[in-house]
Amino acid sequence: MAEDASTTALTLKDIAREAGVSLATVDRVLHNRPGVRPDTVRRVKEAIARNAFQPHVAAAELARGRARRFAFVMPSGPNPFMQQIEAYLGEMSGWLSARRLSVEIVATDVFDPSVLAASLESLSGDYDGVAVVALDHPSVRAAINDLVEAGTKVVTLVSDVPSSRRHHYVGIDNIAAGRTAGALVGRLIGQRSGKVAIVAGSQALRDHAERIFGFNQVMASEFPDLGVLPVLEGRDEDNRSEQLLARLFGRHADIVGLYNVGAGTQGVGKALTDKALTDKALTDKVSSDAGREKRVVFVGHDVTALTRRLLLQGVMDAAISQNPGHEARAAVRVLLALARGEPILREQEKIRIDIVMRDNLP
Amino acid sequence: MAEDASTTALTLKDIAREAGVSLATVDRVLHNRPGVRPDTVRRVKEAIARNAFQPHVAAAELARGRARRFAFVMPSGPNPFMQQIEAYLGEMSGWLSARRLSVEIVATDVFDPSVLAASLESLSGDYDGVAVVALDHPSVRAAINDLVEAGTKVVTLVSDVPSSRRHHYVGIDNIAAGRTAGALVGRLIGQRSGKVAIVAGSQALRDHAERIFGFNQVMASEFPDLGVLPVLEGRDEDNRSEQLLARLFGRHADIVGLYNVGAGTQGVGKALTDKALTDKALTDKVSSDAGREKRVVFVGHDVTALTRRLLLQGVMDAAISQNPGHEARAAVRVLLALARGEPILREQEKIRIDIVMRDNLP
DNA sequence: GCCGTTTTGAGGTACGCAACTCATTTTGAG
DNA sequence: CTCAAAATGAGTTGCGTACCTCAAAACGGC
Repeated sequence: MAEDASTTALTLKDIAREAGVSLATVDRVLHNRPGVRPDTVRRVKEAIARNAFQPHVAAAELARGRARRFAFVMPSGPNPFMQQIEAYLGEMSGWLSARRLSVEIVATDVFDPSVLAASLESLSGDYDGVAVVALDHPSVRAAINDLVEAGTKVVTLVSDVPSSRRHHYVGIDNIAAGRTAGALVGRLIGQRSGKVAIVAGSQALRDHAERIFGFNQVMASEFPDLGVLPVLEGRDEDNRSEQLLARLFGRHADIVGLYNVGAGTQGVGKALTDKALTDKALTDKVSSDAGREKRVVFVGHDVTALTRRLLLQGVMDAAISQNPGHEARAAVRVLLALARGEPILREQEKIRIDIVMRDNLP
Repeated sequence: MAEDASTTALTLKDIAREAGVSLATVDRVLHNRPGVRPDTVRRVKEAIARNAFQPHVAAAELARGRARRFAFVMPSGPNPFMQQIEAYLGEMSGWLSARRLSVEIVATDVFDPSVLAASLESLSGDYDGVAVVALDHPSVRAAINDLVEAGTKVVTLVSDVPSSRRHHYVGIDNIAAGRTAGALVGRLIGQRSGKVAIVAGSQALRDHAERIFGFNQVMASEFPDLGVLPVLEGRDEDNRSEQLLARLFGRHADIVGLYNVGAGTQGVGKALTDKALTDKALTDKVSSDAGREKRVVFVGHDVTALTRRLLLQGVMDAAISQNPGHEARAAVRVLLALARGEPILREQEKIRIDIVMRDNLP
């Protein structure tokens, strides 16, 4: 209400006048170009701060001329979650080209540290920004630091390398995700007692290890009566996960909960369905709702076509999800903001841990 | 990989050449200006489509000159959720001014249809876009349609007027939100049996009615053993909600679940805490975990300072939440995209129904 | 006070488009 | 065929910044 609509936004010229210098000097200060006395730098910066001056983004972008190039270094394998991220990047193409931005996908074996590091090194100089699904390994860390050193903006995606000098991490807190999974499994089991199984890809993967850690934390502190069985390593493969689980169900008749940490969901689902059928055949004549009583609470990760179906069928109870579309867009926006020297809207770019059940399927 | 990095992005000049017309004609077509033969329009549009031409956003914005003005019509009362939206708009000020956008808050009694309608009418002509927390009423609908008619872009925020000609709705599907609440209450109750209470502000409010509808849907179809008690109308006031609930607890000893549809959370929490104390005092000598057995599953809406505390204390089990920051930013982005004639990233602007429990508190 | 270096000023060009003017060509009705 | 109206071409200006050049001024060491 108190705004004066007649005032036109300030321009660099106004700042130059305010600071008592020429446009060229303001320009030098703004872009950290050499050849300005410290005292003059201070005066200019003060004038900018005093007036809360913001360069006109559109004008800056236009004057800049050349387009910005970003690279997304992604796993080469057929990971559905990563494919979703790529698909969402594709959906942005109109948005990107209207801003003269280019995003290129670089497929790499991100699980081999030396290959990944080499891939990263090879990008140096060609790109304004790089988003990478990173393995946490010394050589990868070094490659990231080299990129940063060369002036490239770097964000880690989905999986972080906290000890590197990357500018930003776009992804979730995996310990909290594991805790959330634990709380859900425990709460959904309710008053029943029994054992809880965990299937993971590998405990050597940082994100999986963190999720298991968080899960166990909650189980130990809040559901001490539920025994947690040793982690099965399914290597994110369907067949292997299914077989390991089937064997486990054979040994333990009192499993009431299951946490699938990574992929291999198809196999896990199959093992569960088989078990349900067996249990039903065995107890059908005794009690009508024995099937419900013996039902295993199943919590996993990510909303894919498969987990969506399992949720709708009632085989799966909840999926802990990080929104792949949000991650794709946040990574692009963060790289752009970094390249432009704009502040990052932390609240906007933060990836939340979504709990997805049948009724709030996106 | 197949991209040719050497190709420079197309400009209007290229399109003009392609279509065999002059720049002026392309400009006329692009801005729906009169004086172009239908056949020529077609040729130009084809050339644009054929080359997937995107006008350079920055150039367009710069050339445009005048800043865009948006108005946010918000409730004047002390609603914490609305205050959060306003706060997040405030956080965007840097982002906004760098784009030469202005956002003004217009406080109004949105619960009085005629006052709201008058407020909307008064904005006509002054703004490029309007976001409004709208009551669904014929006169409001008419006011919205008038704005749209006058060329103003209109989005409804949090609460929709689906029968109006508003360009977009930024908010959640309240029926689905109610369903989610129902599924949570039912699942978290587990094997226990008993009754479920509902506290709402008023069943005359569209969003509350929709939530209750969704909640009852799920309870009836999936948890038929849980009896749902008649809705208490607390008018979103703490005292009233507390008293109504306390009386209800007195009449029904077997309440195992509670759904708070709107505000008044403080009162609901107090009623629950009092009940827990009473129950504990009565049964302490009999059984040590009777308190847990009698515990009421409590699900409500929105993450505020209060619900956050209740979740951490374990009084509240889950909050169904719509992210106010996301809503604020989405409304601005949608208005901007509409004003620029850009496509809207539906996936990005869709507001999701968040399930917030203690371990994934944002 | 001299000279070389550093700092600063002044000015220009370009970016792609919006918005406008005015002249010219094309069109269709009579 | 004529003439007014409609359609189109050609051109200009300006938006606010980046980036560049060249000259002028201020500076510091001796």
